[in-house]
Amino acid sequence: MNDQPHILVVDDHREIRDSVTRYLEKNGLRATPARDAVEMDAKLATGQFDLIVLDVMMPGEDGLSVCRHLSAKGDVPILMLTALGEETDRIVGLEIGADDYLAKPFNPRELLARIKAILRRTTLPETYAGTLSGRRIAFAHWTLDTDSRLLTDEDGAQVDLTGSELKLLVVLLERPRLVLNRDQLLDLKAGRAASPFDRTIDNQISRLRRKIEADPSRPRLITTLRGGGYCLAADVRELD
Amino acid sequence: MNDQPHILVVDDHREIRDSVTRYLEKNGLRATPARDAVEMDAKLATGQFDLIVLDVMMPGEDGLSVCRHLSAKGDVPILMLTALGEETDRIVGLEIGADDYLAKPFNPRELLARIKAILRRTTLPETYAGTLSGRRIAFAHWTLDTDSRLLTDEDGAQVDLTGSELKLLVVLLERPRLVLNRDQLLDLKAGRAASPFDRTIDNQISRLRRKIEADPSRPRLITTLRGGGYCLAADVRELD
DNA sequence: AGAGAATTGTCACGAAGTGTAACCGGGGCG
DNA sequence: CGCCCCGGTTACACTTCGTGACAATTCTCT
Repeated sequence: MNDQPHILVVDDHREIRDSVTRYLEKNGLRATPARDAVEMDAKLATGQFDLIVLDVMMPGEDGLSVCRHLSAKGDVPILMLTALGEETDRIVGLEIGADDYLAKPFNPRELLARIKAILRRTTLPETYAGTLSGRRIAFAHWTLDTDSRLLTDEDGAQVDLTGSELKLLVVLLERPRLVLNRDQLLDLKAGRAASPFDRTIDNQISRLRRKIEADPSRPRLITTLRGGGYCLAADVRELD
Repeated sequence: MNDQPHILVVDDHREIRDSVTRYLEKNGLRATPARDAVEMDAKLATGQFDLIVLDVMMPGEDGLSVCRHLSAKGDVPILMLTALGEETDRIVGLEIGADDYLAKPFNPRELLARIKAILRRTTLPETYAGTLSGRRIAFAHWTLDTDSRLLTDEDGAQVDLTGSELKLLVVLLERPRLVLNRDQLLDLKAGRAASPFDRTIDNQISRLRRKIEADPSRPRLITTLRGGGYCLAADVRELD
C-alpha cells in the first residue's frame, strides 16, 4: 500500500524531468515524468496525482495554456517552472491558476520545500466527494444524475444504480474511449489493487451492462478489449 | 510470440544503419533500418514503431527538420544522433522535441541503454484505442462503426466483428489499394513480428472474408496477391 | 443492537476469441 | 503430367470473459 503523495513532473527536457523525478523519489514522494501535454493527459487519465510540476516553456501545447485548462478543472494543484525569472511571468502564472512558481535554475531542495508546502495547504479529503455529487452527465441515450443515482432514458425510462455501479460508471464516463484494464478500474473505483484472478470488475461490468445496454449480450456502450480491459465507447457531455 | 519494442533506425550511412540494427536485434529488440526521410515515412506508414533513432546530418530532408515534424505529431519518441558534440546542438535537439541525444562516435551499449531508458519513460499505461474509437467508415456497400464494432450493409443487414477482426479491417481501410504483406499486417494490427510459418494473418483474413465478402470463395474486397500479401480493393471514405 | 434486505465479492463453469498446426487444393513450372 | 509452393480452411488447444449461484458484507429500520 503506497499512499505517498504522487507528483507528475511535466517538462520537455529529459535531464530536468528525470533529475527532478529521481530527487523527489529519493525524498519519499512518488513521482512520474511526462514529456509534454499529450503524455501528461494520458497519465492523468489513468492515475491519481496530488500535484503537477509544470514547465512553462514546452513545444506543442504551452505550459501556460496547459495550466489554464488544468486549473479550470481545478482538482490538482500546480507548481510552475519557468526559465524566465521575471516578476510579470510570476504574476501571470499565479493569475491563471498555478499554486506556486519557481524560476529555473532552481535548487531541488527548494522545489521539494515548495511542493510540501502546497501539499500541506491542499491535502483535504474532498478528493472525490466532488466527483460524485451534484453532477448530471449525458452519454449515448442516457442521462445520469449522480445525486439520485438515477439513469434516465430519452424516453423517460428510469434505472437506478447501486453505489458501486455508480462509481464504476462515473470512472468510465470521465475517461470515454480510453482503454482501462482491471487494475486501473479497481484502483480508480475503489482505491485498491487487484489480486491475481480478481474477477470483481468483470462482475461489476456485467451488472452495469445489464442495466444500461440495449442488448447486454452484445454490449456497445462498454466494450471489451480482449487482453486489455474495458472501454466506454460513446461521447460524453457534462450538463449543468 | 514477439511483442518487443520496435525501433526505426534512420541514417544515411549504410554501415552505421546496419550495425546499429543488428546490435539492437541481438539485444532483444526489433529494429528496422531506413536510409532517409522518404524511406522513414514509408516504413512509418506500414509499421508500428516505439522509438526512432535519427541522424541529424542527412542528405535530403535534414534530421532536425524531420525531428520537428515528428515531434509535432508527438506519437513516437526520438533519439537523435549527431557527429557534432557541441552543447548548442544538444539543446537545439532537445528543444525541438527529441527525447534524448547521443554524439557520434558512440558506444553501442550506451545507445541501447538510452533507448531502454526512453522506452521505460514513454511506455504509457494504456493508450487510447485511438484509431479504433468513434469513427464511421464507408467502403464498398458497407459502413463500419468502430464504437459498436458493427458493419452495416446498405440493406441494413448487420454483422458483428470481434476485436481483432475490427483491428485488421481498420488497418486495411486506412491503406486502401495498398498491398500489405503478412509482416506488415501483423505489425500494424498487433504490434508484433511474424514468426516463420506464421499463419495468423491468413486465418484472420479468412474469418474477415467470411463476414464481409458476398462470396467468400471469390473475394473481391480483400484480394490476395500471391507471394505478396493482401490488399483492400475498394474506395474508402470517412464519415462524420 | 439485531433482524432482514440489499449490495458486493468470490467461485466455478460454460462460451467466445484467438493463435497454431495440419490438411487440402489449385496454379505455375519444369 | 506431376511436383511443389502457397494460400484457404478446418480443427483444436489455450486463454480470457460473461454470468449464475452463493457467501460475505454493509445498510436500514425498528
